[in-house]
Amino acid sequence: MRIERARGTRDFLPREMRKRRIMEARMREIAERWGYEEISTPTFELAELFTLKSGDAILKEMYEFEDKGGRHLALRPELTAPVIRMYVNELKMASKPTKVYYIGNCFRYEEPQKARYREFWQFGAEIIGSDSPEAQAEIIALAHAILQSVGITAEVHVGHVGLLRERLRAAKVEEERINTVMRLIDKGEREELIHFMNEIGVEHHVVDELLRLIDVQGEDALQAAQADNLIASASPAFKELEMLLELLTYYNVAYTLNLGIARGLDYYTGMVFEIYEVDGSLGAQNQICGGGSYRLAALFGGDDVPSTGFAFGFDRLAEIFRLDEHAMPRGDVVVVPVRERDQDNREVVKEAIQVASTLREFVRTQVDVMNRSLSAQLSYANAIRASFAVLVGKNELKEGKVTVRDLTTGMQERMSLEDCVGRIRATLR
RNA sequence: GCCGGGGUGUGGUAGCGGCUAUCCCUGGGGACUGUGGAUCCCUAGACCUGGGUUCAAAUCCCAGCCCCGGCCCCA
Repeated sequence: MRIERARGTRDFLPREMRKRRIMEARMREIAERWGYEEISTPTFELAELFTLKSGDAILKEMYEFEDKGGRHLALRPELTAPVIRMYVNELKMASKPTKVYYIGNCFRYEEPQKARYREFWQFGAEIIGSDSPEAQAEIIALAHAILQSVGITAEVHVGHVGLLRERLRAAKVEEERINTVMRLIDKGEREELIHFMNEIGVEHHVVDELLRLIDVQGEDALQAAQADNLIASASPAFKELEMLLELLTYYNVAYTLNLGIARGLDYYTGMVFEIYEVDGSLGAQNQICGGGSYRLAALFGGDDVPSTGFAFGFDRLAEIFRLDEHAMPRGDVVVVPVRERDQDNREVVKEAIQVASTLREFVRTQVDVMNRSLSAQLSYANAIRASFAVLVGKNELKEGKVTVRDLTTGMQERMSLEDCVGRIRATLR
């Protein structure tokens, strides 16, 4: 009976895995160079960690279960909450800012479709301890640099929920209702938004201003909006955003100001940003990164530390990323024991294993495990695009040498093992 | 949860009521008892699952599962 893969999960074949590892290495490298350190949290957590943050409604989209001890657990649907939980539990005393990055698999019970799976990977980074414009700019710039490292061009959209919340507060809208408004903005439900605000008695000119505010987009839009009296110049959120945008130019990050980004979650407090893939290869799922400034730690019993961070949808990046396989050099060496038919080949096999061990100290090396003929072994070496075949047979044993065959040129030569090592080293360098 | 399009060897496919299910690629072996890529031969390997219609189903019908895409959602 054939067992199918669970719905929404994927197998990664060697080729795909190689690609993902290369991407991962490049992304890690950038994060490390920016002074971020890797952390890792458990694959499952107490379900409460996630419901606390986003309400019971998310239970239906989580893989949740009870363990044998009666604990209510869930496979993590995202990584920000666990990271902040870890900070509150173990890292409180670390010097600020605490800069971390992570990559891990997450699980959501949703309908699979293009670039959307039930098990997926996120790569993220957080600055815990700051939500200053400097921290915000750094986080956006880091995300930008990471994208560059994997050769992906995308659009960075920067918004600021503080600005919108401020405007609503000034109009005496209750906090709870502000959250609802933010969610509607995030969804882009313009009609409903207007309807809702009218219903709760928001004055018409405020509704109008807010609508114009969320339409603010583009380079000089912030100044224009201010000149238009949509934003009070004394507004702290405005000052913060202005500063952030200036810092982004120092980082040479091209961005689009988009105050319509609201990131429906209640805990975002200031800057929010999203990055979209632009050439449409991801279909409906073109958002590849999201982040912003938030306050979560207090929710998990820690101090009210401000944080700024982002998370990439790693699989979506992998979908876009094209690895040039031809640019990858041949590399392997295949050691070929030349067995004689109907004879004791132990000495030959022994020598082949020892030669392989020597070569493995510096190059990827394989030895036949199929008891194949010389011809079949060379055929295999060719199939895996190996660079060299090192032949070991009774003739070589007699002379204390090996035969090195360059599979690219077809030239071969008998030489000592030391010379063989030297030759392969020189060629593969 | 909803809507549409699909599931034939490892991958890609042909067949769309009737012969032993086609071809390419792939895996293993051989022609070639110490030399790869070419050629040829042998061999392995498939009609998603279950029901129905029919003398006869890969083919038509229904349901489920899975895949692809979209809606919703995306904490």
